[in-house]
Amino acid sequence: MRRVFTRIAAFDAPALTWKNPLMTVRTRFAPSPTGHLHIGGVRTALYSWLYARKHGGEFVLRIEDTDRERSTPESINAILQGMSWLGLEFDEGPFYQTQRFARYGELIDKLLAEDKAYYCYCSKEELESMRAEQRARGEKPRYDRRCRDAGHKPHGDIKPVVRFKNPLAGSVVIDDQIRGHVVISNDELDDLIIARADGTPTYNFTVVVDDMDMKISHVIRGDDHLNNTPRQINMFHALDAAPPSYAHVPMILGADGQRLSKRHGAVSVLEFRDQGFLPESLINYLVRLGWSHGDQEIFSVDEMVEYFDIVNVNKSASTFNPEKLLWLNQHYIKSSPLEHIASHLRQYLGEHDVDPEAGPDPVEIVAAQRERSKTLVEMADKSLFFYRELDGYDEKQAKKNLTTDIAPVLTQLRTRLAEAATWDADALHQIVEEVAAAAGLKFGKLAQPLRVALSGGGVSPPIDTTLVLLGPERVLARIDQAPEYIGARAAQSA
RNA sequence: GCUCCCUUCGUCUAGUGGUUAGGACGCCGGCCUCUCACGUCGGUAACAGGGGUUCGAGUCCCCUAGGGAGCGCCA
Repeated sequence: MRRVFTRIAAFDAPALTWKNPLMTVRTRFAPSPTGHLHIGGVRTALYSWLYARKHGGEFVLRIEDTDRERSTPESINAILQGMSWLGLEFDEGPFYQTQRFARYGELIDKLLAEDKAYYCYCSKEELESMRAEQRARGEKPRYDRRCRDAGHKPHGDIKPVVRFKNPLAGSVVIDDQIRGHVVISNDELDDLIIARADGTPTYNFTVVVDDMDMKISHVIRGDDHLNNTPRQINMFHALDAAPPSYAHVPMILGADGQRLSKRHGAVSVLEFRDQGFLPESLINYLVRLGWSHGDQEIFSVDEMVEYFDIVNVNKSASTFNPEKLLWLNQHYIKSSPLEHIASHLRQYLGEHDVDPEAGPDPVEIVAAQRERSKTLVEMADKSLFFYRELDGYDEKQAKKNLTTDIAPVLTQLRTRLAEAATWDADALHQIVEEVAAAAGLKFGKLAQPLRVALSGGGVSPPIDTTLVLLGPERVLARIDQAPEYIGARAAQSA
């Protein structure tokens, strides 16, 4: 649901002051809807969310869609879905920057009127060649301010851009909650464009206006923005507002040390969901990536809220490790309430066109399979034989286990199972044991062929559990199939 | 190229001047066992390098190297 941001602009400092000693903590997640919801972004969202929750504050979702070329409704949807799946509920928003253009325009005019911004008529070509020359001289490319004092007014057909008058001297200090004291000289900063020729505002400006208007007290974001922060602080001052407190969290890298991206495999939240991960696994993994609380590895959401503190976040980038995420996922699959896992499993089973309500109860399946599944996709795949007719046998397993020697034993077993008084694990286990003993076989020598006959493969839950779950009808039918197969194969090789 | 940031086992991390440098994932081995797993016990493995400061440095300072980010009318 869209809610339009209508708050009247407020210029009082969002920082802690004598006027406002009980300032509420307000954090935000501000993704641009130009692709999937990346787990790097999710981690900053999680940290922001935790910070707000811990301090009894508010968490705001803002969609930064000023780039109309690249923003898509699908991406907005992916962000909303991802946040909801992870349980990162927001208290306000989503706000859309494209709905706030009037406000940005108002403040651009204000800065122009106060001589804190100016019109610039430099063409893109002109700027490009200027940068090329600077690079050639070994300098950092930046706008040389040739229009700064030209006193341009809008005229004629050529539309000018608007640039912010960055202070020429002095330096900007960021007391970053993670990075500490960072000082950047204004010499390094040029006059950035705040309004394009078509009048639309640019990112660095809209961020400042929104963080100001939305009274964001703590900006927690990726450290790829650390270099943007000094210009943003300058703009806060130009707008007579106090900047928020900043915390720049390090990037997440792929195994090759490069910034995590598509080519490293799954990077979007929804992909992890589709691959069978539980939201709590991903949250737990991400909270521990770059942060820790002693030796603790497993955190409930309540524990995260209690223990998490942004100042304890690491400064260095960390490498994404799929194995550890898998381990966490298995941990949660193994230890969460059966019904909780089952409710997730039903969806994955549904994707295989099986009706979970028609076969064994998914809750029972989870109980039987949870210790041998690292993902819900894996659990669903391994459990299909409970719901579907067998689609042939695994060649290797069948050749090894479904032999002419075992065929008569299976037939005897079938007879005994058909007469079973009760269909429970203990009784069935005993039957298998007795039939094996009568044939002079160890338990496993009968259990494994039976497993192949029942599941088609060499892996299943303990054989008695498998029998119980499958139920008498399917069990007897499948045991009947086995000698047929054995006979056919014997005939073929003869 | 310039500016900013980072650096403990392969990976995630603990560590705030005195530790046999701890835990976790992974990997290897034992036990358990009807398969696969689970579990359990044990093992492997790190302070990037070099200078200082100090009785003493993973911890403080400097330099070097390596890595990351930014330098758009993208966000």
